Amino acid sequence: MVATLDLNLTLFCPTDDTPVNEVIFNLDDDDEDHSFVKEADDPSVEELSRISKENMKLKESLSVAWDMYNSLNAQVKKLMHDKEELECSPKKRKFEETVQQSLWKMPNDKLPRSGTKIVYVPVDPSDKSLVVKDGYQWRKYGQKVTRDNPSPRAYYKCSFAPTCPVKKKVQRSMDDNGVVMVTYEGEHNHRSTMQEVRYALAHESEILSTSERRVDSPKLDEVLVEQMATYLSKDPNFTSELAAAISSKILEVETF
DNA sequence: CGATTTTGACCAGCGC
DNA sequence: GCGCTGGTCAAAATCG
Repeated sequence: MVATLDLNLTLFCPTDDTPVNEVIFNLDDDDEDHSFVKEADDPSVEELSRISKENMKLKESLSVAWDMYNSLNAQVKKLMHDKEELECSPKKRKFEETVQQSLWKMPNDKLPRSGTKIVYVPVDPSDKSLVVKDGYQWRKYGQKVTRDNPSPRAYYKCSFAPTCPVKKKVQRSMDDNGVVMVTYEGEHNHRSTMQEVRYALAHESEILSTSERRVDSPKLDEVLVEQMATYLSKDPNFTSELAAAISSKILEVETF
């Protein structure tokens, strides 16, 4: 599964005054005089030794980076799994039933327009912010206290506006302080961050199964890394732990 | 310094 | 026309 890179080949760069053919010949030919290798005071030998050590360090760094990538990959998959479980939870079903019931009782003229979706989301009652994590990025453009509810209503536009016309309103439920009512208007014309990550992960195995992975689809790696970075960098714990992990690994490599 | 949030002002629709 | 209400704008403040 690990994409191997032969760093020995790519990093070995002879100096301008050393013909390439000569260097390769001296390294490969066992029958000939090994003076090129044996001469300890030859600057080329020192250069080779230095590059070799550098090569080892780079391999180590690559290994560490790959381990971290796998670890992050596992965390993202776990989050996906948890989210799907939450979506199927009895609590969520109860909210959806409540919504259905309230819509059923609602007069026809007050029913939401087509393209409008109402979602009830459980939140921490002590948390006064009206932030609902739904996988999209939003820009708040207003807040009002409405007549029928003492809790303020927050107005958001999709961050991709005006390209994406979607708006949402977020207001704490009058009946249950642990629930916010989110009203979405319109349809997104782009993927959410979570959908981007899910897409990349769903196609990752196909790509990884081919030996020409990096040649065939370099863009997929870019999308995966970019989306994972965007998604995970939102978590302050993740960024601090990542920084700590990288710094400790760098120290390990330096003492190698 | 750019992006985002806050918040008072403003506007449109509706009922009286 | 006037007042009420929900929705939006935009300048100032705040954040990273």
